Amino acid sequence: MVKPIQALARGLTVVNAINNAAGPVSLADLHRVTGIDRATLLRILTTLGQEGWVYRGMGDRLYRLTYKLHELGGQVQIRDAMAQVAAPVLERLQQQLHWPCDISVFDGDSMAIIETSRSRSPFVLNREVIDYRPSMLKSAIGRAYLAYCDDRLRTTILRRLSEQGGEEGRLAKDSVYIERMLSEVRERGYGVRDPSIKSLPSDTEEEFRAIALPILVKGEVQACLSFVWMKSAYPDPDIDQVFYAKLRPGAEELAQLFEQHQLY
Amino acid sequence: MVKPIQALARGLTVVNAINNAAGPVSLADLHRVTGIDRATLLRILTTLGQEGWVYRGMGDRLYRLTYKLHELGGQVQIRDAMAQVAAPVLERLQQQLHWPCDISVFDGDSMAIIETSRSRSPFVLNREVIDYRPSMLKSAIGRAYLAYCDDRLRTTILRRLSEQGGEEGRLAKDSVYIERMLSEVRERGYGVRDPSIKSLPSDTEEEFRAIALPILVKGEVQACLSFVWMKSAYPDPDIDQVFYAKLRPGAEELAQLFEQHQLY
DNA sequence: CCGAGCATTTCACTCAGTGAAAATAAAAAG
DNA sequence: CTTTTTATTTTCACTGAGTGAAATGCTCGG
Repeated sequence: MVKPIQALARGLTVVNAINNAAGPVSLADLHRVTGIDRATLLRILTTLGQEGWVYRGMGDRLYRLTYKLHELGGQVQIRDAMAQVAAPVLERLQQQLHWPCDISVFDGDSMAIIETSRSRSPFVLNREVIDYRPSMLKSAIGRAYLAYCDDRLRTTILRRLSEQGGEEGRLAKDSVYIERMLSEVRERGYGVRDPSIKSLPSDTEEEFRAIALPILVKGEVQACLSFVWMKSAYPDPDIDQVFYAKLRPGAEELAQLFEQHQLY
Repeated sequence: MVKPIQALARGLTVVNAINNAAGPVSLADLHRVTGIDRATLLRILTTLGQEGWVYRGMGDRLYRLTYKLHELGGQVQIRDAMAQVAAPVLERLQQQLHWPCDISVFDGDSMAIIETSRSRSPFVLNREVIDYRPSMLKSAIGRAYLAYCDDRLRTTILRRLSEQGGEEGRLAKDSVYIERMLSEVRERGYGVRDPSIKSLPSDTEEEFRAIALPILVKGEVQACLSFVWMKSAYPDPDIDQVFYAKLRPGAEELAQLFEQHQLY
């Protein structure tokens, strides 16, 4: 196990303390709050100052966080934040269900998988899942997204798909196919992968099934929670119902978390 | 002199490195960029992880900054940021002119002094200047702000002032007085303190004079740069012209800095 | 002028941070 | 599938860096 660095941890504690305080703080304030010796505090603050993290007002000589932190936080992508918030939930679901789950968002013209519990799964399927873009019309996540997204957005997506050739383009124009597929998803509450495709490049030997649930924040799909398993492991043809029942609370929890953190 | 803490500085360097990188980074990436030993890096990353500063994607096992930094940066006030950015300029002006300067912003109904070089001045006037609210109509900074602010805002401010009693209320209703005062400020390019008032509580023994320049970012006053001196030290009655000439580049530099950092 | 509270400096001790190297794990090549 | 290469993690011994007690210096209020 890796032993953490106390000196660093203390420094971060001080940054937090300054941040949590109502306003600018004095050294004595920080001493009271953190319990760290004044001499040590002074050295920590000097270091933070040199690195441009805290700043000392000339007038009152009190410590404040610098504008640098604005710039730091600004770089963090909403997508990263979603992945971070979702990770513990994914892990829990994975432990319950023994198969990996993914979180994906719509990005431009297709779904992007932003986080997965696959690396912790005893069944390693594919390590490069992240950023793999599955079919919008046949994958479970694509279907789930389309079924719950805004009408205007769906129209736009389908138009773009139909402009590009191939089977994807052909299906996008087939309004009967689309409508039936969408209403099936809405009726069930989750998207199911078209059995004819193998959503991941590695799905060569075994047959996999997948379902995906929309994560609805304030009535809008912000992401999809998907789940994959090996068909041969379960004889029951209605096994997806069982998985759905267990995944649904997870999807709702994720929706709440996203709402809390304003990730939409 | 205080010896900075290396262990902390390195940790902060790592945070910067992760932030500056294009995307998520591996341990090896960080080793290349920072030159810190892999073992040490691992411990730093573990510490940062425990404190909730960096996060490791489950899928790709790469390091990213957490959403926490968003929250940290969010707390930093624009006002603090202005004070920080302005401080070095104030200090330089102070060294050139040997009298203190202040930066103030309009806040609600009056001007708030947010930073001052007074503590470094050989002439200590008053240590509690910060947050002292001088008269809007007679102080140099109040006048400078009124003269350059948006017409609608000026009307609102004057209306509010006239609603409150006292001399301030009486003057606010005196449109002849107001108009003459404002056009004088605009003609000169700076506000001058009404000699009848003592803008700071401590101005009891000596007579002080003060001038204030608007800091115009994209045509709008975002703050005022003010300058105070003891009248008795300079026999020349036109000394304010001299000071103005030296302060003006400072005000323009501040305007540029504020624009760069988007502090408006 | 003195005393209380706060900031800063000094200093000795020891333990925590460090980097070389080895072991393990994961990819890539053959 | 096996070998080679590359990346990650663990181990460990050394010492210099971080630590807190105490002393000093500074600022303000009475």
